[in-house]
Amino acid sequence: MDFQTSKGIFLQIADNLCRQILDGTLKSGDRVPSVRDLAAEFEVNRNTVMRTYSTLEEAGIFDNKRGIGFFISENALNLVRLEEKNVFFSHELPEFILKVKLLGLNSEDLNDLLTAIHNNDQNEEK
Amino acid sequence: MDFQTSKGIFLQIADNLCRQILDGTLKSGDRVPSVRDLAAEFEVNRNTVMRTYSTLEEAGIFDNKRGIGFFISENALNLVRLEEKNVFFSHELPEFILKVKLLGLNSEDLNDLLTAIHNNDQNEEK
DNA sequence: CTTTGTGTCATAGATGCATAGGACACTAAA
DNA sequence: TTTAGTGTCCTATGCATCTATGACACAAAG
Repeated sequence: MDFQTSKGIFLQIADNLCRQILDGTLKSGDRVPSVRDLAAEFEVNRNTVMRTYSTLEEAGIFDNKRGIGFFISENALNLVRLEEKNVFFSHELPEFILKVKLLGLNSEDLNDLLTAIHNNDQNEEK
Repeated sequence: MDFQTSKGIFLQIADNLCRQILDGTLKSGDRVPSVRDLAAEFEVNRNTVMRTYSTLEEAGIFDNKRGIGFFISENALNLVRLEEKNVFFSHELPEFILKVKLLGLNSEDLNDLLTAIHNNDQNEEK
């Protein structure tokens, strides 16, 4: 995993895991890799992963069974969805719209985006 | 100005200034506030603003006249536009599309965005 | 020349993040 | 009971960022 310098590594790992919860890779009840294993895989320190897991546990997204491991909590998906939507509509979307205006981007520039939105529209009709 | 903890303050100030160049608030030849003044306004240290200005000077966006002040360079707008477009198409847009898919957002959710894109289309036809 | 405002540089301290590694407690399986 | 794997806590260190402050150099105006 490649990390940005501008943001804490433990937060980027949290984002990575939440993303996997969102796309269904990780489901409720699933056990996540041990602190040591994930630290080895990402080539970071145990304490860094520990901080990620503790943060997610505090947020109610992970359950913790001492001596056994960390697990995806019952309503992890709801919590992540809710949080992501909040961030999206309160920050990311307004910023994105502002940038589209500032850069003067048109339909052609944003063709892929419009396609993605259109596809979501069709999925909803089903 | 309110700062995020996740990103360096001197970079956030740079973003703020570049944004003003993009939207026309700051134009080529304009003098920017002195290091001390802007530090006072944003309630940060002089050195922090100094770092912002040095970074922007190194990027060719600011000109520096010792003993006088910093100024918006001749092709600052082009440089900022180019950089912002690069970041937009290589990182922000793909991330945004991915999130639209993950959250299953539809045309109704993104109404304001579509309106903004549509307006840019019309401006181009003129 | 003196003053004022500007950038510039240097030092020191505080904080947050990440690293390194040791030590211990808990749980399950052999 | 022993062993292996797990989480947990601790100290120490390094690094980047930001702060605080003093001192100095340059330029324009009086």
